[in-house]
Amino acid sequence: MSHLPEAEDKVYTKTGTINNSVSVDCVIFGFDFTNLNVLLVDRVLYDQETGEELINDLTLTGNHIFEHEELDDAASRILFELTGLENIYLEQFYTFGSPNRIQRTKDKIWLEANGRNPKSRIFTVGYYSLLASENITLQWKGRNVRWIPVSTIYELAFDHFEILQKALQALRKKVITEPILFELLPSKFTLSQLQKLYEIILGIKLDKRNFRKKIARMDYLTKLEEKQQGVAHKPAWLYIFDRNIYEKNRKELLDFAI
Amino acid sequence: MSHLPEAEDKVYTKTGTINNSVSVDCVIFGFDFTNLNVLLVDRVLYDQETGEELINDLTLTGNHIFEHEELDDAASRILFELTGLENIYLEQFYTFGSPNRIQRTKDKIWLEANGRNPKSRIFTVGYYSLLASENITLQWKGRNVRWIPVSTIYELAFDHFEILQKALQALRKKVITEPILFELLPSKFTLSQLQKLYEIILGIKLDKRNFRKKIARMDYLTKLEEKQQGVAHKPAWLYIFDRNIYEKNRKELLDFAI
DNA sequence: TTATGAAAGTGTAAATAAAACACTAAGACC
DNA sequence: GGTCTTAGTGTTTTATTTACACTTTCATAA
Repeated sequence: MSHLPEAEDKVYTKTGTINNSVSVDCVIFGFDFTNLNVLLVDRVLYDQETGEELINDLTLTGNHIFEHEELDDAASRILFELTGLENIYLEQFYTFGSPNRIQRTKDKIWLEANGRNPKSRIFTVGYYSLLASENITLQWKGRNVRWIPVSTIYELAFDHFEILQKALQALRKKVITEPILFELLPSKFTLSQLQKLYEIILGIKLDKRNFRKKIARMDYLTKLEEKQQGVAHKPAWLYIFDRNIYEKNRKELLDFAI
Repeated sequence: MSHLPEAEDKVYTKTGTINNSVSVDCVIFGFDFTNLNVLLVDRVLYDQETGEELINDLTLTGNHIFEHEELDDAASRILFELTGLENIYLEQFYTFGSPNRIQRTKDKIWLEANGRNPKSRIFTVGYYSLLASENITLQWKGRNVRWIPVSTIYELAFDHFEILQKALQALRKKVITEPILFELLPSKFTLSQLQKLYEIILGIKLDKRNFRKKIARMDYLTKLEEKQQGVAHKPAWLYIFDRNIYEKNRKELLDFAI
C-alpha cells in the first residue's frame, strides 16, 4: 500500500496479454453548471455492403484489462487515454457479471463485427469518476466522445444503462457522506455552483441560506479573497476545498453514530 | 427485475461448467451477543509422505462460480451450502483482482495441492452477509467451519484478511445509513442487544438513554407485549423490525440533504 | 447616466435533535 | 430476604434544522 509510484511515474501498460473475461467500465461524470453529464462514446455500425446504418447508439467508456494490470490501473488508464489526465477521482462501485449481459441483437452484431464472441461471458468492474476539467480529447479509439446530460439518457448499448443507474446510486450515497463534489468543479468555485450540484445529483431543492450555514460549519471549505469575474450580476466569492484541513479533522467524521 | 422466482423455487446449479477466472467470496458475519464473528473455514494441509503439517490457517468461504450462474446466485449458493438457509442478507461490496493476489508460498502450495494453478489470475467478487441463525452445518466441503471473533483476526489465507477489512468498512458505512443490523439478531430482540451490536461494529460507546430516544423515533422498530425470558435480571421488552413500516416511510430517508 | 435584469448574500425565530448525566425497577438465584 | 445483574427512565443545555424575504452588486442596454 505504501510507496505507490507517483502518478508522474506511472506508465500505462499499452501492451501485454489481454484478459478475456474481465473488463472495466468507467462512468465519467461531469458538470457544466447546468447539467450532470456523463461521457459517452458513439457506437455506429454500417452494413459493409449496403451502407445501411445498423447501429447508432451510445456506450460507456470501457475496456478489457491486461493480464498483469490492476483493476484500478485499468480504470485510470482508460481515463488517461480519454483525457490525458492522471489522478482523476475514481471509485469502484459494482461488478456486473450476469450470464445474460449480452442479449439484444444489436449488441451481438456489434461484437461480431468487432471480432468478438457474443456468447463468451465477460464480467465488468464498474468505476465511476468525477471529472472537473473539460479539456478532454474528443476521440477515443477513433470513436466520437460526447458529454450527455444524465437526465436525458433512457437507454444505452449493452447493459450500460443499468451500469449508469448503479453508478448514480453509488454517487448519491457517497455524496451525502463525504465531500467529493469539489471534484466536479473548478478548483475555485462559488457556493451557488456547489449548491446546484448537490441539487442536481440528489434531485432535491436546497434552501440557499440553510445551505450556506451548513457550509460555514465545514472549515475545510475556505473562502478566498477573490471574486468571480465577468458575470452579468453581483459576483460571488470563490471558495476552495482544503484537503489538509479535511484530512486533519476527518477522524471525528467517522463516528456518525447511528 | 420483476417476477423473480421466490427463494422456494430456486434450485442451485450444482453442475455445469465452472468459470475459471471469477470466484465469489462471502464474508459471513454473525453476532453471539458478545462478539462480532465471521465464519471461517480451516485450511489444513499435511505433507503426503512425512505427515508434517504444512498449512494450518483459515479462509473465508468462497467458491468458483458456474458459467451460467449469476454472481448473486453464486453467493447465495455458498450460503445455502453452508447453512441450508435461503434469503440471507447479502451485499456485494468490492471486487478484488490484483494480479498479485497469490504471493505467499503457503497459498501456492495449497493451490497446487488442490490441482489448481497458482499463476492463473482469479478475480473474486466480495459479498458480505449477515446471519442471525446459528444452526449452521459445521462442515463445508469436508472442512471444518468456525465462528471467529473479528477482533481476534490478524491474518488469513490468500488476501482474505484484506477482503475482510474491506467488508468491515462496507458494513460500517451501511450500518450508519440503513437499519440492517436486525439481520444479525433473532427476529425478537432487546434494545440492549441492538445497542451492543452498534457499539461493536462501529467501535464506539453509545449512551443508553440517548440510544433509546433515537430508537423511539424509528417507528419501524416496534415493541412487543412480550418480555425476555430466563435471564437472571430484569427482563427486557422484545422488539421487532417491521419491514412494512420501514418500506412505506423509506422515501423520506432518501433526502438526507448534504 | 440611468434603468433593468440576474444572481449573491444575509438573519431570526421556532422546532427538532444531540449530548451529558444517575438513579430506581424487576427478575433470578442463593 | 438479600444480592446480583441488567432494564428502563427524564431533564437540561447545546447544536442543528427548517422556514422564510429583502438588499446588494455587477453587466448590459436604453
